[in-house]
Amino acid sequence: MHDDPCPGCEVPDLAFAAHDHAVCAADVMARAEGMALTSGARMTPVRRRVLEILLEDHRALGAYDVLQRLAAEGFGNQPPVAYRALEFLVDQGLAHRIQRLNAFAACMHPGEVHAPVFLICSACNTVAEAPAAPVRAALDHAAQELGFVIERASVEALGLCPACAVMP
Amino acid sequence: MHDDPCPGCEVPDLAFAAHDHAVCAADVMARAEGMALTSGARMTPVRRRVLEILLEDHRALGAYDVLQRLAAEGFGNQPPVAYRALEFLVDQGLAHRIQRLNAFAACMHPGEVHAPVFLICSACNTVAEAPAAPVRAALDHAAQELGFVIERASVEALGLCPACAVMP
DNA sequence: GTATGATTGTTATAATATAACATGTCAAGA
DNA sequence: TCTTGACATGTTATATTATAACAATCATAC
Repeated sequence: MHDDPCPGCEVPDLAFAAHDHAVCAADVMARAEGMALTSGARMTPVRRRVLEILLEDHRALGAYDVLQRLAAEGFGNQPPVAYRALEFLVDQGLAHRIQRLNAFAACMHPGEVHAPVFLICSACNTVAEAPAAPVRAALDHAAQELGFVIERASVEALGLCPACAVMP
Repeated sequence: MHDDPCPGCEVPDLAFAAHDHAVCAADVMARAEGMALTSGARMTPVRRRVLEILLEDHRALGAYDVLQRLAAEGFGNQPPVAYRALEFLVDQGLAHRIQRLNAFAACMHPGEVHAPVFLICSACNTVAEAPAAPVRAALDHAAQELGFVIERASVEALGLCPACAVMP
């Protein structure tokens, strides 16, 4: 998919593994800035800040959680402020919407074509983006059998991450 | 999975295919009543009526759509009336929640163990329950690689059904 | 430097969902 | 039969999530 290795690709279970998260977050951030330069999308202060907030850990945040943070930092404190920034990030492929949670998580594979599968730990709320090619292939195949053309798919699994599974 | 063939199994693309929907709906309804007898779950008038409403066609309805119908028929007209009946049906495996749509659809395979994949037509809003075993297998495999234990998964694809794909 | 479009801020409201409690129903055991 | 307890329904109120519409501001291209 890409030459430049990203944290998400080198360590598929990134969210569940011990790792230097500062590096992880900085790497994603740098990629995002790069993408913005390339595509002409404008990475404004609010948008940058929202991505930083999402990158604080491997969890999904609701729009109102993000809004609260923004408001505390002097940005606008009305819902559209958060929703618009989040929408921008999702459109740019820098964040994902987690349907099950009505929440948003930073994308760990920014700039890559990827059909994400989300693994959501119901104990610690960690959200991991798992390698999904085979899942997507199976899904495409199932759809094709019925003559259905997939535009967008969301695959989300709720369960226990390795850490929480051993000590629930 | 079961001996008694159900419409959903005989015709996997049921929702997209021309079929005698009255028979289809009646069959699901009969199964639901049977399940209720077996399990001791109480199929009360509101619950029965909600299932009937969901079975009117292969679409997902929002809780407030259902509520409006119920209210017009003399049932309570407050949100919990609809939400509770829908929750009951989901718990009994007689309906599914479609996360992407914040809506509910009747289950076309009541009483069967099945990990559903939903194909949602963005043009006509038809929702089909596709055969999903291979998708689920791929998903389980991906999760297992990361040591993640799946409790519940939702797989939803948005796109064009065969009819709408030819004439969009 | 100004026109233009994108971005942000704000007000207001829509749409979705649940908590909490009162009332009613029904069936099993005293 | 009575009563008791669990379940179901109805209602009030409110929480949570999301968007429409418009004004003000900012950045860039001309």
